[in-house]
Amino acid sequence: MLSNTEENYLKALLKITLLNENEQVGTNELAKHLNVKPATANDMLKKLKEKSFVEYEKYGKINLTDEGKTKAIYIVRKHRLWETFLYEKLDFSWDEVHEVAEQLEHIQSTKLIDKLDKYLNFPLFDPHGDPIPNTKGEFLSIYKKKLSDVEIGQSCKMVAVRDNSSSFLQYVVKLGLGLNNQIKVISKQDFDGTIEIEVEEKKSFVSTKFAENLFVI
Amino acid sequence: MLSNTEENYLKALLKITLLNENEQVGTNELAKHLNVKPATANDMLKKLKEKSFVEYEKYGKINLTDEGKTKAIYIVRKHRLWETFLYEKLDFSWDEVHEVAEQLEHIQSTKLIDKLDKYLNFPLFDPHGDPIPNTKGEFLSIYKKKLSDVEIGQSCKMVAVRDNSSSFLQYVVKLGLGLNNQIKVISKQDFDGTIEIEVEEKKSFVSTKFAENLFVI
DNA sequence: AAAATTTGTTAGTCTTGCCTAACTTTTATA
DNA sequence: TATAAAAGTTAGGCAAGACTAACAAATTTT
Repeated sequence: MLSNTEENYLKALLKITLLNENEQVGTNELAKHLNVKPATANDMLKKLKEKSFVEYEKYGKINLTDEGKTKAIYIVRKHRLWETFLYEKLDFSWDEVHEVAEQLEHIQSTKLIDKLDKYLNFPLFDPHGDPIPNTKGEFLSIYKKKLSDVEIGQSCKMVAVRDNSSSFLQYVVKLGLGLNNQIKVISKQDFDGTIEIEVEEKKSFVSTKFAENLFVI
Repeated sequence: MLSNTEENYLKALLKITLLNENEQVGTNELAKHLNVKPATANDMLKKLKEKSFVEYEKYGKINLTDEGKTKAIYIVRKHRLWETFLYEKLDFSWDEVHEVAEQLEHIQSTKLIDKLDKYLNFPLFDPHGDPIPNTKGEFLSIYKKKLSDVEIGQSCKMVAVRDNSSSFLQYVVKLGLGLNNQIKVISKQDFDGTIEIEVEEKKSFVSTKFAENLFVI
């Protein structure tokens, strides 16, 4: 049985490895993700190695074992199902679901999650556009192009966000953006890379950082 | 902010004071309810006194303060709403809901609970027949007579259970009993108080202990 | 009322998960 | 390549929540 804290470490490790495809995961980065100090993360890595959820040697690379990855994906499954429930059934808004799901994802009951999945009609994506793993841990992986990769004059469709923080999502909403919205890239500034976009007749300027956090297709 | 553990202590204190109306709550009894040793319960009592959720002096009586009682009732509200959700929406059986609700009751989000309440149509009773407190902490208090109090030859209706353990509830189901069922008391044995009951044409014998855990009207 | 039993309390220890401070290894830079 | 910077590690401490063992107070029994 894993503690909530251990589960959070596994989830963070999965997230980091999936986000920075090729980059390697480090103690510092892991610690930053979890808002703890590197020393703390280091302690936990030893513990998770002991329990064989991660592979790693002193000063070496950190990798989830198959078992660790399975656990981590299951937590993601729970998180995204709860987000979907909050959004679809309880009428939570897009940017409110994450925080509560962070708590709900640690509830231990396979039966509960399977029944919730069924109740929601086996959804494939959560309210942020992220794929929901099935009982076997499989999930649809859509190719994620960032808004920042779109050429001037091209249009695209918003399919997901990279950052689930409330502050980011509220900004997204403020710009009139939402899942499946059509976005046209009007221009880019040479100076700082600011991008001018048009959404439903409305033009706005967004930063490169912002554009790197919006997935489109 | 209260920890899950602290919440469980408050809940246990409320439960004990409501069950044994006049009897006084003791360290030992509290410890037994929470599956900890008396010394542990004692430590926590000091802490809860410090935070002014309980009133008590060394070797003296233990009482929840108004604040403590409010907190405790709110946890009960959450617990019973979750049980109702599991039973009504997710198709859990009567005897499975308690365990999962024990975890769900600690999720911190007032918004979540209010929305859940609304989604369930503001239910007044949970699947075990226990009243669900409203946002103000008020709840319907129905007079609870025990099956063991029913006279020979009399009939009654089952309205709630005193013990939510899976083992007890499964036994209830096995006897063909459920909420709102009509129960007729056929006879009582002088020897050990065993009671013969009839439910939907079916006769069974139940122990005094069992009969003291079934509320009827 | 004294003795025995039950109930309640204190002191000291353990584990988990976090911290700081100091140190070591690796990587980047001059 | 030597040195500076960054990243990673270790040692020692702290708070929460549990435990055991020993002790104190209250209650029951004789």
